[in-house]
Amino acid sequence: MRIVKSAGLRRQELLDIALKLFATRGYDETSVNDVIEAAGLSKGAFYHHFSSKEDLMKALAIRYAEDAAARARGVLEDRSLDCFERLSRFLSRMRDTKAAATPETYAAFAPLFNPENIDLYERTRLAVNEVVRPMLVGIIREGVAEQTFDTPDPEGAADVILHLMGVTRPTVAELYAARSRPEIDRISRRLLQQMTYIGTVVDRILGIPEGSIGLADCHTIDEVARVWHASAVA
Amino acid sequence: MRIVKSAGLRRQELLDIALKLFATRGYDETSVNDVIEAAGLSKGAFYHHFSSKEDLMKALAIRYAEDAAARARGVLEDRSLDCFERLSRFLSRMRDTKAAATPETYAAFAPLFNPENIDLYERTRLAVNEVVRPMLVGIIREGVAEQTFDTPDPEGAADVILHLMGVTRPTVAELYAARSRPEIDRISRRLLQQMTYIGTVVDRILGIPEGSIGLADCHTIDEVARVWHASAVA
DNA sequence: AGGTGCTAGACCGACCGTCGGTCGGTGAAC
DNA sequence: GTTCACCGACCGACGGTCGGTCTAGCACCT
Repeated sequence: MRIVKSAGLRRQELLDIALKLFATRGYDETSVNDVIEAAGLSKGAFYHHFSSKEDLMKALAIRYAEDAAARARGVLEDRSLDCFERLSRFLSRMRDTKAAATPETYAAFAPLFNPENIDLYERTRLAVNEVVRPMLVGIIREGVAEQTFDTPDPEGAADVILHLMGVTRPTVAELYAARSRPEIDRISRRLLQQMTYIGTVVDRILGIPEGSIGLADCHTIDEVARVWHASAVA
Repeated sequence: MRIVKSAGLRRQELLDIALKLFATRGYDETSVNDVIEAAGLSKGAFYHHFSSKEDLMKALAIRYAEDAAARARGVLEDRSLDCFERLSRFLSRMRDTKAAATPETYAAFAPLFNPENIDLYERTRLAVNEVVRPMLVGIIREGVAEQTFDTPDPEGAADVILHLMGVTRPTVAELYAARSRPEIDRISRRLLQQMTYIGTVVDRILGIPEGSIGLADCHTIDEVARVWHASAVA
């Protein structure tokens, strides 16, 4: 039985399937045969749409990155907000956890936090940063100019801040791996604490009053814990 | 022709060879056959010493980590120094660049900065942090107690500082890839700037006067550039 | 409007070389 | 003579290739 679909549609299908498989088994442990079996497609069809297995991963990373960049863009270019407000909103959109605060995105972002997929994570991070770094540098420069921020090296500050977003990764990974209710609660509390602290680090990096940047709030974390618990049970 | 050596010696030989191959081609692109060919050994001999290819990489990561942990330990446990001095020396020993400031270690650490070996890098980082984090937390706690440092979350600060060590990785990787004299000079200058800035970030994180922590000095960087240039030519 | 011929490209699956890994056996050293 | 470093033929699975097939849709003719 042969089902023909448009190239774009089939590509997305294959990406969705790869997403799920990479989330559970990881990139290395997922064979091309696994993917095409799940898709009900032939080897030839797969290599008609992707030039290699690695090309499949790259495409996934690009899809992630475009999503993340889109989330960031709107806020960063809103000239009606002062640079402090823009930075604050920007950071709350960028953080990894936010992405997985709804059931749909929970499943979609899982592979990024599977420790076996550092490669995919790193590729995504690089692609995101390429788009987002110039915007962030712009905000910080503006903030320094209008004396809201105080830092000797806006570009360095941007690099460090973007890098800091990765501090919580191991904790988020633990959260994905957690299965029982108390475990999820414990880890999500630790995550909240980490994110709070990272907020104050950003405050100090930019020389603004402590407590200005709120990366986390109890409500969001509880929401995340709730969604993830639901997913864990299912 | 059959050459018999002690297990320990042969293991180290295989690790050294893997080091070189991973540095140039990366883990995935290096086959077990490549390793045993370079070692002049059989497949069976390899699997007599390592249970899998991944086991080989783990062993490499552990060797790296033990080296790094040993470098850190002496300083951190020296009770004759105040916690500020200990932190300062600790950071200067931990940083990636320092490791490669001599010709021998240059070659030994190269694979860690090959972008294709993030997996190896990450494993090493985790292993190092497991040993080093408690020490760093101890110093920071002490510093807070004697009011040298000011931070609301010593553990969080330790995590962030350890994580910050990775900011320079892409630049170091570029440096390894560079081949011409002017290119090496340009990149090493950028590296110096990055490291200087990271020093001031640590200052702010710990609430100490700006300029207290010197991660980089011109002399070291010049030395690194010199060594690396010599290696690049060879 | 309804056939007809043709082409682009989505899809097929047998096949290939290489890989990581196994295993029964060999020989050197103590 | 026991131990253990070492050998190398062998295995199944993998990523990737290739010649070929099928079909949707378009141009063209009646």
